[in-house]
Amino acid sequence: MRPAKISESAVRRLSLYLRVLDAFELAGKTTVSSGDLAERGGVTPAQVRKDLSHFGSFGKRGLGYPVSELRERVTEILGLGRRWRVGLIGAGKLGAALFFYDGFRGQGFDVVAVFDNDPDKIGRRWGRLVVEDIESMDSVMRASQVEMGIIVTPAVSAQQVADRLIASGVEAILNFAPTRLQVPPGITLRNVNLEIELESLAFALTHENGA
Amino acid sequence: MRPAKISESAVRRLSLYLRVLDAFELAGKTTVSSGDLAERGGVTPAQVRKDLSHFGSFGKRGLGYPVSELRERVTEILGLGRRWRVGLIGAGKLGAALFFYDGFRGQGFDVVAVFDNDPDKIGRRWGRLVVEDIESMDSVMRASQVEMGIIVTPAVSAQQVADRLIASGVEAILNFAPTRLQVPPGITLRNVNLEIELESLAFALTHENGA
DNA sequence: CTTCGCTTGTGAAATCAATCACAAACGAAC
DNA sequence: GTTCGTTTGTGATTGATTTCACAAGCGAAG
Repeated sequence: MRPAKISESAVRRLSLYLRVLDAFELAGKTTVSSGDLAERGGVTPAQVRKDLSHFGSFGKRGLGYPVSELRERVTEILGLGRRWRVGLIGAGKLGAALFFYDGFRGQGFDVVAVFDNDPDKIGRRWGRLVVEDIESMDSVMRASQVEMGIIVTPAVSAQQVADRLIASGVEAILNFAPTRLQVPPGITLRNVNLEIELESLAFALTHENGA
Repeated sequence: MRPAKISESAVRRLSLYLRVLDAFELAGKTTVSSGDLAERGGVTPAQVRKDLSHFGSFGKRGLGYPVSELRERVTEILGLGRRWRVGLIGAGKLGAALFFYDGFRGQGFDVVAVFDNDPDKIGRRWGRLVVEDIESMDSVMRASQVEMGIIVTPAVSAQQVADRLIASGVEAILNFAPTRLQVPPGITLRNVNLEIELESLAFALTHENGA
């Protein structure tokens, strides 16, 4: 089943359910109800059922969902039934933190290339990889068949890097630079902006008069 | 003006407008229209006007908004007219990346304490600070009057750290650990989950049939 | 002082997302 | 094989957010 339009927030909840399912499977449970999933995921049971129903009927009335099978189905739905080849642009501190973070590999994401424009960083060994010159990005990205790009550069370089990524055939970009990137239709872009997160906290603390 | 309820997404857009205003001010523009802001921010002009109108009437019909003044007003609205004292829990690679990132200080956020539970890390000098033992968190946090906490620990420790933060009087938490934290009402929590971001990209790439 | 082009501010309308509520379906019990 | 307690799947409803559309206001021009 491939529904017309799934909201971004629904997809994010699927990721959430997947983690809860992992925990349940580890705990040896064989079936879960939408209520179980909802409680652990911090949403309502109806929301869980609605989210899942967009992709098919995975549960049994009166019983709930089979943990193992539902986990497989959600994995498949999210596109995690395969491994993804990721390129990292920016070999600074944040880039290093992401590169050495184990969680990505566990979820099926392999960083297969790292780039920077700083001569001091180019050539350094990072695990199995060597930091490459950003000038060789296009050829290396194509050779390594990179499908996703993670931008961890300063804001000023981010748009240029995005353009080059797209020119190299990358169709999905995760941008950590605090700037709004312009990308053509068909390219998927997600932004993680740490300043905005903190500012949102500042707003909440400043306006929590009614609490 | 302090409106009843502003949506989380509207607040995030205000952060966005603030950055666009910075750029316009730097470029020497003295007034901007909602259309200008919208174009640079990737939203619609009506959205810009609606967002701003929740907090007052800052523009002049026929002219637009005065850049400098609007920037000040939005700064004030977001609670950025002062500095915020932030505590960082977790002195790993990601913690270091955040600590040494200049963007926070520029926006008014000062990391005034860093904690870890690893004896190898405790006592190390980070810039002007020294990594402290997480056991001394409560007293140090209170002494430093920390108002926000950033959790950059492994998932298993995150809930415990959050509980201790809250016990220390912190009312706003930014959580990078890939787990859902339970917090009491009145505590503001924002999550940044890098795995979910990548999974959302995987989903988009997998289902981009209609593009 | 009147007209004109432009832009705001904002109710109304439309779109989108979350919740409700209930019929249908299931296994267990007897 | 019937009843019972439970839980799904989903149309209907409610709620939230975005977009529309236009009156009102502004400065400039003459």
